Amino acid sequence: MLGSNREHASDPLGMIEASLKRYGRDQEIIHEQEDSLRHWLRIVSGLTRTCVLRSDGKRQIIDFLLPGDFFGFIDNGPYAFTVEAVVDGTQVARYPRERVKLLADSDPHFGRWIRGIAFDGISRLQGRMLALGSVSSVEKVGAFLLELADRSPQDSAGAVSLPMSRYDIADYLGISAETVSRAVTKLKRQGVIHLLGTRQVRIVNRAALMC
Amino acid sequence: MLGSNREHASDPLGMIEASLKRYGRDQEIIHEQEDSLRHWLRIVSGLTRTCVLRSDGKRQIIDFLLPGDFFGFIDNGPYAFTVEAVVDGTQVARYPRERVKLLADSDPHFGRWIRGIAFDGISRLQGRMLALGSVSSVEKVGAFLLELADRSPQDSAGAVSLPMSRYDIADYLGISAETVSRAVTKLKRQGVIHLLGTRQVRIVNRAALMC
DNA sequence: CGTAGTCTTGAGTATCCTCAACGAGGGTGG
DNA sequence: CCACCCTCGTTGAGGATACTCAAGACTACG
Repeated sequence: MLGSNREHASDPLGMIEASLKRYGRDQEIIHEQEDSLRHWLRIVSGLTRTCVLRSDGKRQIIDFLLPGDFFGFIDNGPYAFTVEAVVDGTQVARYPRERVKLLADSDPHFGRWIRGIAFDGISRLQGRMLALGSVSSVEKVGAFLLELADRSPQDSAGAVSLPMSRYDIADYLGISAETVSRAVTKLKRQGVIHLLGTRQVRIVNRAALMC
Repeated sequence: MLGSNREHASDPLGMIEASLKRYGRDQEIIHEQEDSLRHWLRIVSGLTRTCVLRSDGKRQIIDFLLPGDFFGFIDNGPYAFTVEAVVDGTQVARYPRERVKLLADSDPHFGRWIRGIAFDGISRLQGRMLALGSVSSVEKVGAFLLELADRSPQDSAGAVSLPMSRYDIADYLGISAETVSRAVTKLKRQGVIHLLGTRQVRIVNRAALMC
């Protein structure tokens, strides 16, 4: 359902015919299971979020997918989810699921590549587990900023962009949007981070976020 | 780092020579990275917990491993962890990591089996993500009981055993042990669960826990 | 320039954590 | 065999943290 290929220089998926599609802000890429069974997804540009709607009406964001990340490992989870574009012009490549599966089974090199992606995904999920296990909301927001910084390309000034809203971050961390805002303000006042705008942040004291 | 093989009837690992070892309660099976790099682990009987010690001294339990579960996918995470036996007489099989890797690369059938385990692990981690994303502590404890019930063998009376202490559950869910206790009491009073003892629970109203 | 969405901040309330006490087993040693 | 101790589980009281509701500030965009 997730993973990164940034460490894997070559692109074995080039052997499989893909369709590239462009999505607008908040547009649904996958709804329920109707599509997930038929395709693997790879984010080409932009940002997507994977959401689950709880029975109490609250939205939970399972994951953000950055360029290079994959979606579609899982055959069929017990929960109904959607994948949506967060920013305008998000581009997604779709690979026929059956072709991926067949190639993984027949080509050892490709199979190993898939395993690498799956292991990366597990590693990243466990990192998130630690972030969510933090008690304080400031720690959660700090861990989120660190994770995003490590996954995003930094610009020359060392700034990281936050393409998602405070509400998205809140649903990702399981806290309220107001608490996210207060945590960011607190980190700024402590000098741990520096805000270049509401959606642009520079991490000043990395060690302070590593708690 | 985790996964289940209950859906995979055959045992491809039988092709690899393993060493079986027995551990006492709270005994360390893996400490830091000194051992994790050299072996894959498979829980044969009993229960283990995977812990991370935070810099603030708090212990975070990343995962509980039940019989049939695996450990050792990840080459080297950024965090120092330990794997410990939760109950006396926990049995663990150790497989040389290099042998597993070589067999996965050379044997397509075995490689596919490994992928299945990894995908199962991702699926389970995402389920936990939802549980941890719950706002209320009662929901978290309820989700934990459901997860445990689905992973554990039930006895004839439909009861599930809780081999771990309230403190373990607390560190797993990121809440305090007292809050775990209060949540269990509340669920009991609401008639959602039935306690046959402090370490034995029967789920009466499954739907009520599915929130 | 107005409007809608986003972000921040404030006030009051609910939830959870911390500290503490107490009871129930289980094991050990006298 | 029993007193003792130790851990675990539960419950209570007070304080800290986060949520909810609300209002105001900022931004993007038509």
